[in-house]
Amino acid sequence: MSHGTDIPDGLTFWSFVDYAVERVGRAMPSVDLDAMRLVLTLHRVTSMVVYDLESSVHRPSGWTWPGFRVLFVLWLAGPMEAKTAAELSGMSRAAVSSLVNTLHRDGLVTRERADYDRRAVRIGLTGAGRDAIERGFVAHNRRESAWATALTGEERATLVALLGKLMEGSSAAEAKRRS
Amino acid sequence: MSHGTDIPDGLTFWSFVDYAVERVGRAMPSVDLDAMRLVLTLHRVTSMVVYDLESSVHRPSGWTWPGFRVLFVLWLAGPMEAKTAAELSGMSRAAVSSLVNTLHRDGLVTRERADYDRRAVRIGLTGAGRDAIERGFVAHNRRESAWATALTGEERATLVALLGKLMEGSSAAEAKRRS
DNA sequence: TCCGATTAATCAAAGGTTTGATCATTGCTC
DNA sequence: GAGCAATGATCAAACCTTTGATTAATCGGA
Repeated sequence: MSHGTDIPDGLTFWSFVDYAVERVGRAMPSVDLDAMRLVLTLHRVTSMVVYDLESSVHRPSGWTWPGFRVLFVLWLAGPMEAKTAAELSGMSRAAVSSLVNTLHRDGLVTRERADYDRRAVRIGLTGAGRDAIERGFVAHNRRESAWATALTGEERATLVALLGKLMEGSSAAEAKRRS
Repeated sequence: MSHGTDIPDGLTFWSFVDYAVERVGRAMPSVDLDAMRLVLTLHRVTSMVVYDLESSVHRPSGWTWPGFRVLFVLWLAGPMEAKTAAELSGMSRAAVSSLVNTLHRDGLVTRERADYDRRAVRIGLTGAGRDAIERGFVAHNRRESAWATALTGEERATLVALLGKLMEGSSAAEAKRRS
């Protein structure tokens, strides 16, 4: 690392968080360093967990992480309008529309116009889709459980509660949702 | 909601978490419900925070969230090889390569072959890029600070510590990284 | 010094996401 | 009943991400 890069030795994806907070703290006095560390940490940890789940469970199962999210919602809440799937999975209608193209092509979901409203498209799992998501969810849960063992039961509950508190704040209320 | 959708009344993106845990808990006895709730919560909160930051700050600034992440790394750690930017921002080399196409086109980053290793591409901020990221970061921090006010100082520290503990577990050690 | 293994960036193909637009349908007011 | 506003799904364009492949360059052991 001596020639060319000028990056502090040993700086990695994870250690960059401390480095970033320290660098900004030195250069900009009015920055909220706690908030900065919180968002950097939150995003980086989540990103890592999701990449792990997607690469070790979901892609081998034949779908992507976003695909899993839609299948999961349909599995638990049953056939529904596409706009509802979008809401429950936290995606836009356009994203669901595109995703369902793939899932439908792969025989995992059904898609049809509603008879009570000609605008609405209803989607649901096929038999194959249900079988696949059940197996996929078991593998997914096994892996997420492995992640969760890094924390005690009480720590898990605390973490969930704190994240929930973030969702109860005014910023969450102001945050726009996808259309 | 009476015709056709059969979804429990009032189910939303956020309330779906409790619903999902309850549904799976009833149907599959061997599932780790705590882990399930943890990952669902983690991903949904993070997703919401990031979408808010991207739509309210970053896109109006002329770049995307991933673009911001690369600009941020270059800003704090200076010019570097593309592979280093990939590591520090948690992306693959291919993703950085593609992203830098856009940022370079927009005059925010420089890109050149290293003279000490003909394989390596070095990237750095342009003057315009540095000006832009400084303003962008201020707006970003203001917004992330707004999010963080939902928690007390101690809660923030606890949250960061617990997330950090997730990163110290064996699953994180086993998790593959992007190439 | 030579050569096979490794490395770095980019490519291609496939998939996913966003925004605003579009088109058809529905809802609601007058 | 008519007409405008709102709604839902999809489209188009732009951007981003992944994987494996490719090409060129570098490394390291014999």
